[in-house]
Amino acid sequence: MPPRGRRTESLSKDAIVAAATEILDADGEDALTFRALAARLETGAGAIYWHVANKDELLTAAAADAIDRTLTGVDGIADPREALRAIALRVFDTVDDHPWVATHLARGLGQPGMIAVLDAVGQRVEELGVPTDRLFDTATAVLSYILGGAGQNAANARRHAQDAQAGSRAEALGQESQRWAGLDVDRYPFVRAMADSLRDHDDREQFLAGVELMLDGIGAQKR
Amino acid sequence: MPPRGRRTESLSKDAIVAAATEILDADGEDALTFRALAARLETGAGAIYWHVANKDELLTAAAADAIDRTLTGVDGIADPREALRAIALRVFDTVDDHPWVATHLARGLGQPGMIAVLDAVGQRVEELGVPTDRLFDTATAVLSYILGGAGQNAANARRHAQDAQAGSRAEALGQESQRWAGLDVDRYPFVRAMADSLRDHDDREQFLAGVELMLDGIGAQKR
DNA sequence: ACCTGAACACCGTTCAAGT
DNA sequence: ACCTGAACACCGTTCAAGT
Repeated sequence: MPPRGRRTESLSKDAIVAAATEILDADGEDALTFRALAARLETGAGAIYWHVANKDELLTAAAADAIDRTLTGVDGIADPREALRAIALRVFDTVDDHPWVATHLARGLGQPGMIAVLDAVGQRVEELGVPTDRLFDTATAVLSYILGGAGQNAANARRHAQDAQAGSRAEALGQESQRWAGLDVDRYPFVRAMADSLRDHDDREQFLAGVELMLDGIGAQKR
Repeated sequence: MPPRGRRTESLSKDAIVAAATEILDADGEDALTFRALAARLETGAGAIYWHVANKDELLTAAAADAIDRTLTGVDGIADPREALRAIALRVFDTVDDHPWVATHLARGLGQPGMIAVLDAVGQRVEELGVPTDRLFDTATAVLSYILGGAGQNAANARRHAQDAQAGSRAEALGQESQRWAGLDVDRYPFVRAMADSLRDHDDREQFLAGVELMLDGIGAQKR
């Protein structure tokens, strides 16, 4: 056993980001503090600042890693429609598994790694035959939907996890469905009518239905 | 002049939320602290806790008010397509004017006020003739796009405002455009090719183009 | 019932001091 | 060059004490 004092293994930005990701995945965004991170890395809180400028850089780097991992493999899919579905689902699942990533997806193209997502989406949109002068608008619209849909799902999942203290996710959904069914029919006729749909829906399928809607829109605009 | 001591006008949740909104609009999300809020209200920090449970409730209430204001007037538009464009633009402009609202839009249907947005969107989607079994998926997809697009725009605006320290928004956009033009053509061919489009694009028009894409998708799915 | 303001338990960040 | 850990300037929140 080494004597108390200097660390034996040296710190690195990669090791710090990896440890931060573990904390974020295990205990959520609030649990990531420099003190907790330092404890896990068996170092002092100030040591981390030698490798990362501040907490924002740390979170940005952790999210960028997660986003980079998201896209691996999708370039092997030949059909552009299939590829777009796959890209969308990858982002969706990444956010579902790591809700803390959603915060950084909301930063849009300012978030490192997001350029790669836009490029992947844009290439497939181009392959679908969208005219050059509509490529940018179309690709960013698809990206906006993907990020919005993934973010909404993560928010709903977080909320249902909170609501259902001891119960299951299905129970929380059932409770919200009942709340919808009890809404004023004059003020919220649509949402009220959707109470059953809410109870029975599947988040992934619903998200994919939106992707399909955009693909159909792209197809319609070609005519 | 009243003697130093007890406040003359009594506090209320509404007054607190209004003051919080002023701080948020004037100086951003980080500027809202209970101490700053108490100073503006000429009271003690602890007094606020008599009226709101905590900071989250305060921010949620402020965002809910902003969202409620967003929808006033859109129910007077008869044509469902026009109404959907108007709803989308209202949300977009609200987030553009009050970037701090974006954080709470990301909470989705858990955010008070959001049910009203979903209902407004859903009613118009229904009027477009979408079949009953696709109403829920379609309405939530449109909502996801609206929230995603508005959020992305707010993030980009925030970033460009930061980047362009003394310069204009157009300068910041030009700089980012040059960065895109300098990207590796093998790794990011699409984004690189979009450099000019980025420089010349208009955020609102781009957002609306996405709304149109969804409307066209809805039209295509009816067949 | 409502407000005051000091106190508490935390945080991100800095920095003199070490090796 | 890299790390330590105490210190600083803040926060959100609580609560005994006032009116």
